[in-house]
Amino acid sequence: MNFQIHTDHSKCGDCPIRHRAVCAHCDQDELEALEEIKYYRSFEAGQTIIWSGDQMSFVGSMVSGIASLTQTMEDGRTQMVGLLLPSDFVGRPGRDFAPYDVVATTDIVMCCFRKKPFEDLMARTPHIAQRLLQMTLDELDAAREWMLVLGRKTAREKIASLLSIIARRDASLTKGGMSGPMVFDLPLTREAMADYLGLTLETVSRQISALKRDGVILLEGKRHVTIPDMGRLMEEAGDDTDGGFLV
Amino acid sequence: MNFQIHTDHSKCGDCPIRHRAVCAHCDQDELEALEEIKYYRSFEAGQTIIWSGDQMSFVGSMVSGIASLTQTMEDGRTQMVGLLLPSDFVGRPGRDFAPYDVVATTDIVMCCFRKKPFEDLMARTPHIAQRLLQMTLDELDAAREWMLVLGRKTAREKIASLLSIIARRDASLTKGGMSGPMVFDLPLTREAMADYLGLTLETVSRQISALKRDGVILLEGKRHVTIPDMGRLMEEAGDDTDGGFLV
DNA sequence: CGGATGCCTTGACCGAGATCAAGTGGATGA
DNA sequence: TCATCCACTTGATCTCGGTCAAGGCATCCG
Repeated sequence: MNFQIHTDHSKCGDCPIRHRAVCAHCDQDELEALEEIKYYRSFEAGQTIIWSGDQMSFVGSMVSGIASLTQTMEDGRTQMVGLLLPSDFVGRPGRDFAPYDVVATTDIVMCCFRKKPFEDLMARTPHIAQRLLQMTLDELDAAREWMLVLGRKTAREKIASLLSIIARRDASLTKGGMSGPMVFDLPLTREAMADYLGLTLETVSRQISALKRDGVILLEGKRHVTIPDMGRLMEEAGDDTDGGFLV
Repeated sequence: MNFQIHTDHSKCGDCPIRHRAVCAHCDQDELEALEEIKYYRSFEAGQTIIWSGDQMSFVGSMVSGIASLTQTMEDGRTQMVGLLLPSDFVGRPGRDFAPYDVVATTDIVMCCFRKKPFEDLMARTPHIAQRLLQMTLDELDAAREWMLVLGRKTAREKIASLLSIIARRDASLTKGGMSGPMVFDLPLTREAMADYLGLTLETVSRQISALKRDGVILLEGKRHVTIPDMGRLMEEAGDDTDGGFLV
């Protein structure tokens, strides 16, 4: 498994995920303690970062890029159970073996900590444990939201749900505006979307074509999406149009 | 909403969930602080304990009985997103509004704390926060396990998965043996099972009949289940037969 | 330049599970 | 005792999404 140690971003103060990651609540002292033990690793698109069942020797935060958590049955059926974005935490303090595969969807940079030193630090640093609890609760909410999508939504609603999540996330990470048309690139292949949504890639393709035909989305090439009317998309997703955006 | 204050179980030391709930890691002092602010509430089967969107004024632990977390779309489609069993934690410190309906499936007793005092206590008591983090991580794992079931399993596999989960949980709560035939009562109606599995109640009924016809399960009445061969059931569920039982 | 590969689209057909409908059996209550 | 109700079962039919198959289009590499 090839990886490199990066030396950029070496100051936590300059880190792009400083205020969203596990370290978000840390004060200067705590940040310095983290700086002591952290190191950067890069992975290329397609690489498996962690294999299900492997010993987990490190934990860390996504700095840039996208990775996915997936579960696979013996016969090959696979379900994505999480999408890891910048600032998301990878790994689980207090557990030795990885329950899922973690695969790099794009090129990735992670800020890593060897597990044991991190656990020790966490025991002494309530700010880290508190932040991790918050983040875990948010992930649990996201997982449960997704259970509704998987269990009860139609293929068209599933696609619309995924697009609206990506769009919202993109808006919150970059410019921040939710008004007016939203423009972004799909970070996932059709197959990855299918694995996320419990569909086949053919159905994903058909439903994207249908949403395009119906003017709900505009497509340039296969990945570049424009959403002229976010409210319309959310109706298609079967979500409340009104509900305040929590993310 | 009718409820009663119970005075039994008033000593935490005697509490049946003492070593599994949020208070599991507490020492004697901490337990006394909890005892100060706790109170018991009962709910009858069918009662809604918390409505989605409501202000959450309390958090608490399930002492006995079963409740479900459900999400509902405007058109009535509903998906269960969690099953609350004795020792499970209800509510979310740091959040004001309930994201899901919590409904009593059977008669229930909960050990409650008003949210604010509990949050204050948690800030001062790392043992509680640590335990809550552990429990939340476990729930996240369970939710992700369930995403595989919802997204990729067939109706028959879904039913087998649910039965094996209930059987395993029952074994871990009561006698503890996983060898030999397992016997238990289904705590859910066919409709609740359907809501859990993303199916219709007719399909649930048909698949249960099929598993019975094929000798995978034995049924006495509509709820009393005997599983002659747990390995067989797990094969039907599409799970690894070998994998160590984590729960 | 031409073949291979990866990602995507589209069509034809099929089947698992949803929908609609009727009926069973046990519990409750007048 | 009979009517009602509820949870459940079973059958007939329909439909959404899966499966199988072919082809398009960009990129890479010999």
